[in-house]
Amino acid sequence: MYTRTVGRWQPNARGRLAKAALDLFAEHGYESTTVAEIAERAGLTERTFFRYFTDKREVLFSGSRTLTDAVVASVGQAAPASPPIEVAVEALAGAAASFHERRAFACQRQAVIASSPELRERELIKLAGMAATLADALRERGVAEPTATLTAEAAVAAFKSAFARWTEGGGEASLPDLVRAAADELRNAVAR
Amino acid sequence: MYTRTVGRWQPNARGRLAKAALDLFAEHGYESTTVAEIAERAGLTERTFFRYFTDKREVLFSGSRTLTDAVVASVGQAAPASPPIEVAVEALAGAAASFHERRAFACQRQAVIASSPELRERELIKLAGMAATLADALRERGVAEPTATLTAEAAVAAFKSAFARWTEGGGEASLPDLVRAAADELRNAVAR
DNA sequence: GTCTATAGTCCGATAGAC
DNA sequence: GTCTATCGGACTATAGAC
Repeated sequence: MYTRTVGRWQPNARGRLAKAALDLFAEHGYESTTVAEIAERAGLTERTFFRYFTDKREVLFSGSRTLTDAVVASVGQAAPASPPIEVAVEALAGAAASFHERRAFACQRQAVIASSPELRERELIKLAGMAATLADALRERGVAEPTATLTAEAAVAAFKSAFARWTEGGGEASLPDLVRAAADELRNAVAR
Repeated sequence: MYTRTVGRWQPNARGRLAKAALDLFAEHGYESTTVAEIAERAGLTERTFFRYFTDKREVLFSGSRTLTDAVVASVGQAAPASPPIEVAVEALAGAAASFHERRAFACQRQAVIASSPELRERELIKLAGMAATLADALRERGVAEPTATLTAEAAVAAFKSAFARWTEGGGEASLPDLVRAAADELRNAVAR
C-alpha cells in the first residue's frame, strides 16, 4: 500500500502503531487484542511492531522517556539553594504542564492501563524508573542517600496522587497545581 | 513416582515448586529457566505448576499475601488516637520483624528479583497492592482521602528504602529499626 | 521475513481418598 | 459414587533467533 508521499512507506510508523494499539485496546480490551491486529490496522507487519517496541506493553509507554527527560532538565536548572523536596516537586509540576493539551488522550490511555494488571505493572516500573532518575539528578546536586531516594519517591507519590485526581475529576484544577497540593498533603500526612 | 508417605503424592507441592524455582533462577538466571525445568526438579509437570501459580513470576511472590495480612491486622490493633503515619509505619515495622529468621532466603530472593526487569515489575505491583490495602485499612479508621493513600505510600516507600539497606548491609541493624529510621528520614526530607 | 521456543489456556483422563 | 490433585496433549500468542 503505497502513497503519493515522499517515501516508499507511510510516514510515522511508530506513531501509527501507538494510535492503532490504543484504539484497539480501548475497543476490545488489552488482552484480546493481538499484536498482529495492531500491525494490520497500522498497515505494517507483526515483525515491524517488534522493531519499534520491545514488547506489546511498551507501545503505551513511549512518552515516559520524554517526561523523565523534562524532569531531569528542570532539576538541573533549579536554584542551588532550593531544598531538595521543592526542587523535585517543582520539576514534576513543571513537566506535568505538558499534559494540559492532551487531557483526552491521557484519560483514555489511563483507562486502558487501569483495565489490565500487566499494563499496571509496566506503569509502575516506568514511574519507579522516573523516581530513580530523579534521585540521580538530586545526588548530582549533592543530596546524600537515603535522602535523595526518599525525596524522589515522595515527589513521585505526590505526582501519582495528583494524576489520579486529575483524570478522575473534570479537569478544573491544572495538573501542576494538583501536584503541588498533593505534595503539601503528603508533608502534612508524614508530619508528627 | 510414589512414596511410602500417607498420600499418593509427595506433600507440599507448592513449596517444592517455589524452592526449585528460586534455586534454578539463582543458578541459571530467571529468563533461561523454563517452567518445565522447575516442575521437573520438583517432581511435577508444567501443568501442575500453573495450577499453583498463575504465571512464572508469581512463584517468587507467594509470601506477599502473608505480609500484607500481618500489616492489616496490626493496623486494626493500633490505638485509636495514634496518628495515621505512626500506625502505618509501626504496622510495617511489626510485619518486618518476621524477616529476621529468613535473612539468607530474603537476600537470595532479592538478588534474583533485582536481576530481572520482569520480576522487578511484579515486585512493584505487589508493593503497590500492599500500599492500597494499607490505605484501605487506614480509611477503615476514619482517615480521609487523599491522606490515607499518601500516608500508605509514604510508609511503603520507607519500607522499600529500609529493606534495600537491610539486604545490602551485613544485617547489624534489625529491619524494623531500619523501617522506623527510614520513616524519620522521609519526614525530614519532605519537611519545609 | 521465516522459524522456533516458551508462556499460558483448555479440555479431558486418571488414580487414589473419603 | 464424589472430591481432589495430578498428568497428557493440543492449542494460541508473544517474543527472540536465525
